[in-house]
Amino acid sequence: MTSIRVLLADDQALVRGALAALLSLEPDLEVVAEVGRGDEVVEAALRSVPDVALLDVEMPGADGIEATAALASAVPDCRVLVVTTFGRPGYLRRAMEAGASGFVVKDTPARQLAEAVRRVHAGLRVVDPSLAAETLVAGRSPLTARETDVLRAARDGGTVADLAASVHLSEGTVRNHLSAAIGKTGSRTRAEAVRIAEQNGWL
Amino acid sequence: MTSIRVLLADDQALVRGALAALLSLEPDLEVVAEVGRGDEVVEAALRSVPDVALLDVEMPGADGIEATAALASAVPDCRVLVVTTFGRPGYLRRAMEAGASGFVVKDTPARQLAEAVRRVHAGLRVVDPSLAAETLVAGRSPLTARETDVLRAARDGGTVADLAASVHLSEGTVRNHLSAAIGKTGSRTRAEAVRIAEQNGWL
DNA sequence: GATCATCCCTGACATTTGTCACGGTGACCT
DNA sequence: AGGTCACCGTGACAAATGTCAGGGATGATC
Repeated sequence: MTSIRVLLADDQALVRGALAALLSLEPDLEVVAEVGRGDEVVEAALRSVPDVALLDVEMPGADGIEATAALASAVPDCRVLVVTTFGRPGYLRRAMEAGASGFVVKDTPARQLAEAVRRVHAGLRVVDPSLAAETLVAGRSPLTARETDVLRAARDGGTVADLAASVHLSEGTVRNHLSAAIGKTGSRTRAEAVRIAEQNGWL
Repeated sequence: MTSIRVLLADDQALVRGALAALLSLEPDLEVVAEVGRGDEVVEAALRSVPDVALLDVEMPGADGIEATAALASAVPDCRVLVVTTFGRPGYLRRAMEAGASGFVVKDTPARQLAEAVRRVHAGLRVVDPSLAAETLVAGRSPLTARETDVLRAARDGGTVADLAASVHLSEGTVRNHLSAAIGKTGSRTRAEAVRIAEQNGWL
């Protein structure tokens, strides 16, 4: 029996190498490529032809979701298993919509990772059950495109004038969008709205 | 020659297990304990008598800095190597002041981790050179104790009234501390001050 | 004992922020 | 064609925020 070829993508070199060591302990798994940026995933996949890609969500270049979408269209035979630090509902939803076969949080026991890779390779879906439930109740983002833009720009904590400049809108409009976002997130402050939206993976 | 006994502390089970796998590849290293919380470190160290403790900074219960201090007084023979996702100047400074022998960022190549453990065990200090330089220019936190408290409480984005309640201060005092923090961080907004202070590891 | 820094508080002020009501545009669907 | 929805803007208002100038209290340092 031929072994399962795995591509590893994580921006933290130490974690990446450690995961490689972990998976290499399994006789039926073989790590054939490692990258540290989201925009290097497709290129590496074309070169090494992996069966399964293990993608982190937080990465420079392109995040794991974008990489998933790119990979699904460029190398459709390669299944995607997304691994992430943060179990945010929006991440799970967007990852699955982008074509991922599995979604694993970094809290899960190390023993289960290899098994998750095998399941994904076998065509099954692997999803953390509690996170799946959370995703269902959280629903998809209630924010409109512009509200998301404005809230994203508000993450680094500038004034309304700063936001207006960076999004090319009037100050009044920016405040309207912020007000709407505050209402939809059930918060009382711009900063709180940012925090909630971020926790849900809406940004 | 007897092998180096290593204790592993990281809240993410997957990363913890992966690091264990990575270190276990080295014939002269032996992982003798794994914990997922900062407040379990000392207990585990007393039981397993490690030579080197690998501590993550971000952990529930007690963070890696607090765990370092506790370990240094409870098990002084055990050297501490701090590993962290974020290379924040304040983290490095506080870790060293708490008695750590080394400080490694998770960006470093996996190959170097085992070598870092060996160096620390040999009594040497291991510090990322670029981060060390950054720490020198950043200096220690300019914030007073109360300013730090208030700014920490402001992280989740509540109103001044919320902060005043959570820190047991008058609203006016809270605003004064925030104003001082804004001035010292060279920012224009409370949220921006929080962001800057957080990036420098001052919270 | 004087000096200094920090702390806590007050009160007042200008600015910013969040809210609301409103009008107008374009896209999409029925 | 009409209805709905997101979008952009205006103007105006109350509330929250950031700033400043004070005063009193504490503890460390010289």
